[in-house]
Amino acid sequence: MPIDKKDREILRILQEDATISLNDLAAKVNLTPTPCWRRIQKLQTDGVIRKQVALCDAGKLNLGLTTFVTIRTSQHNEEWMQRFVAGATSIPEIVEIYRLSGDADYLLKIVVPDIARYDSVYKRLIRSVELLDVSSAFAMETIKCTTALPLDYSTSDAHD
Amino acid sequence: MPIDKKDREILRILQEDATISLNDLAAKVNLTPTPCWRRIQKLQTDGVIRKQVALCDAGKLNLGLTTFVTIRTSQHNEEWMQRFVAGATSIPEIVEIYRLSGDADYLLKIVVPDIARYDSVYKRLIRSVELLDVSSAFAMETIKCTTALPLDYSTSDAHD
DNA sequence: GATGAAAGCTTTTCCCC
DNA sequence: GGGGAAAAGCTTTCATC
Repeated sequence: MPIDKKDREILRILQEDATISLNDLAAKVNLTPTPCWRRIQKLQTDGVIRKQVALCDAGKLNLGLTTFVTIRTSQHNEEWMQRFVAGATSIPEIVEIYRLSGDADYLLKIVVPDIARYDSVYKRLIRSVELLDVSSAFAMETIKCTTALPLDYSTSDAHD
Repeated sequence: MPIDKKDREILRILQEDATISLNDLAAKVNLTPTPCWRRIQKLQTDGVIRKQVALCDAGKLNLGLTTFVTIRTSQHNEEWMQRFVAGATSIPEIVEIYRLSGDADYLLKIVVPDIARYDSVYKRLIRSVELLDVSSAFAMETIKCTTALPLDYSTSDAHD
């Protein structure tokens, strides 16, 4: 599934606004609706476009506190990891979980209304699995937060 | 802009899949298309729904490396901050930037193909502004990553 | 591959409850 | 605030180049 320049133009637009009509999108990338539609279709079946979603405003949903939590474990075994993953993924306030290189083992992004609700998530989490070290930092300000990935590395050939 | 139970059901669905037809969505929340459409419209004009976007697969776009970078500064002044924000936000590989409480001043999420490209982003960043301490951790595995916010705190009244 | 036009849907409006 | 039906607009297909 090579991605050419036109595909990238399409993705660049759809990553910012997926409500655009096929006609307008086609016009923007200098195509007629049909080939533009076929390209989008292919990007979807290839899984380049994973899904199309509505993004909500956290503040307006009473979710003013974003917290980043780093976790260390002493138990580096499969059983612990499975329990941790099962426990943490099932908590809806935990929106992101990464296993890291370096000092910390895991990084969590947690979205809640306030510190009291953060503490309730923390308690739910430590109930499901033993943690050696938990360290949290609160986001004072969100300076940038985009779901649009940089597309300059999705090369096919130089003459796109 | 109070959000009732029906609004939340609508949001829950649209946060997962915004391609659903109005007919199907209305049926799922036990409404007819018209009132359902009016609710979505209101959620949009109120800014509860910020935008509708296509989410791409980072791996398929040659973006296999997600890095978290914490930054400390010695210069706590407006001028530094403005230069940092301007410099960092303009780099497309930096997809998220937060100002933090605690030890680190800023947290960055960076998406690139590999460590070499991470280093190039790092160099671009330190060219724009002086940093006291930069510490990076690479994501070995993405265990969870959702744009769907938890909706249980967007209360209006108890009898929704 | 691209195009233009027709068919089949969906969204949007309007009026009524 | 919800519902039904018509109008407008969009997406999807098809035949053609």
